Amino acid sequence: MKHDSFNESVEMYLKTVSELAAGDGLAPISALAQHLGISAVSATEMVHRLGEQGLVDHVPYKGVTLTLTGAQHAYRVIRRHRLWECFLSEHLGLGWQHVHDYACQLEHATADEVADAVAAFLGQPAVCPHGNPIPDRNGRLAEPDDEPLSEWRPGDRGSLSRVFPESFLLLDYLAMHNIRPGRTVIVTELAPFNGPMMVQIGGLPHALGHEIAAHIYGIRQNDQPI
Amino acid sequence: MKHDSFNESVEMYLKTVSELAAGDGLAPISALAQHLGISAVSATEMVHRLGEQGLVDHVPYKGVTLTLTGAQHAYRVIRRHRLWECFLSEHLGLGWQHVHDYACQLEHATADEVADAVAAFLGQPAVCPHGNPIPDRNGRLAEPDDEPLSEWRPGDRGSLSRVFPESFLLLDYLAMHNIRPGRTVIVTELAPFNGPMMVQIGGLPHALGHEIAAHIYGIRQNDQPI
DNA sequence: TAGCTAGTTTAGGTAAGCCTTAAAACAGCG
DNA sequence: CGCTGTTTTAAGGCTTACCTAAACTAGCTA
Repeated sequence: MKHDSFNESVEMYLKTVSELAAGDGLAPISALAQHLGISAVSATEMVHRLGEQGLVDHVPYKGVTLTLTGAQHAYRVIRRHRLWECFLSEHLGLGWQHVHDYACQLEHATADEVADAVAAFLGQPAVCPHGNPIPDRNGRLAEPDDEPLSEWRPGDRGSLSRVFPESFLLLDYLAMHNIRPGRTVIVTELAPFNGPMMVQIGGLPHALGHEIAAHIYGIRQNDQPI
Repeated sequence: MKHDSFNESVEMYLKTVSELAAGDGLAPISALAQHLGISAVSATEMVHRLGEQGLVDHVPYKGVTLTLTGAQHAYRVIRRHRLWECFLSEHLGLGWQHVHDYACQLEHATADEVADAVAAFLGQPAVCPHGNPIPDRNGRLAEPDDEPLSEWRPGDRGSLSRVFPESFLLLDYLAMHNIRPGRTVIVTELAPFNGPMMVQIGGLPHALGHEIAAHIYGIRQNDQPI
């Protein structure tokens, strides 16, 4: 079977399925279409093509999962993406909130040899600047055991681990408020009626909407001293 | 008029016209087609489209030149290409003969901000690893005053300046023979009937075919001591 | 000066990936 | 069981960038 160097479009589909399926394991086509900014009909078409190529499995009316082959390709793309993010951020001094979009472009134009050389140059980093783990060259990914803040309860404390999934608007907002991996968090209050979650991050109070809280992950350490 | 971030195809055309027109100033469509690995018909079509967008001027049956706008875009692409070559070669330790192809992929996926940051990281290099000058961020390019070895005559001496245009096959051959910018050259003999050119490069004898000699440039310094 | 040849252009066609609109199939609910 | 909203199929189109085959032109050569 030829690897054939999948094109940008295919890589974006695989990467997006991987992201959407991270939690429940099944990515609805509608979500896929929305994420990629295309119509649901087009997404369905493409999913069929990917299915024929053995990259995804489609359960009608339920969603899409990656096959083993598909997952390997997705992780290769994600690896390149996160390695470039490290490089752009640490060595080129580009803004934490901007490197995601730059890496999105570079990830499709990077040969495996280049990705490996970047990894070596960076000292085989384990996570990207936004805290997400970097797959190894064989496509293996260490799943972190953190939880989105949206599942934390008042009194819970710990430290921020990652932002996922990443998007410029979210990252820019977080950068502006100095919220990033490594910061300590304490959940102080959960407003009723689906209101915002009140937290202290790095000692400063913040009100996080539900959507945002679901995209910020942290490791709970309630037994630790304050 | 929108800049619209030209796509890969357009960028390849502009870059190739720039290369082919480097000497005579007019790139024949057939040469363009051959270089890009497409049919002459397709090249003609595309040249029309580029002409409508004001990127090239086409003189029928003669060839193509870049307009001012077209040249600026071409140089932006070339700048990214050569900056990546520097980075890949100097910092990632990838082979001199391989970085050209890797850079060909990256050049189309690099935002100007990233290119500028790479340039700063590298210390604003003046030339790529193959000796070709790097345009500045405004698209200005210092034209070197060297000549292809094919125009040298027996007795001429000097130093190699660059390989142009670049291609993997040529670079690989040169790498294998330790021929690269900076080496000293002396033309010892010009075989008759369009035969090879006999030279000494870095003290070692080489026989260069006409094609190859036309792609290696050097600066003649006949007044210098041996 | 007609004719040859290399280079160019026109005409007609393909494939990938996207689109819209409309109709059919289904899941999950009361 | 039937309703409602989501998902999928069907049909027809668009754009980009490529193709082949055939017609045409420029400029040289006989």
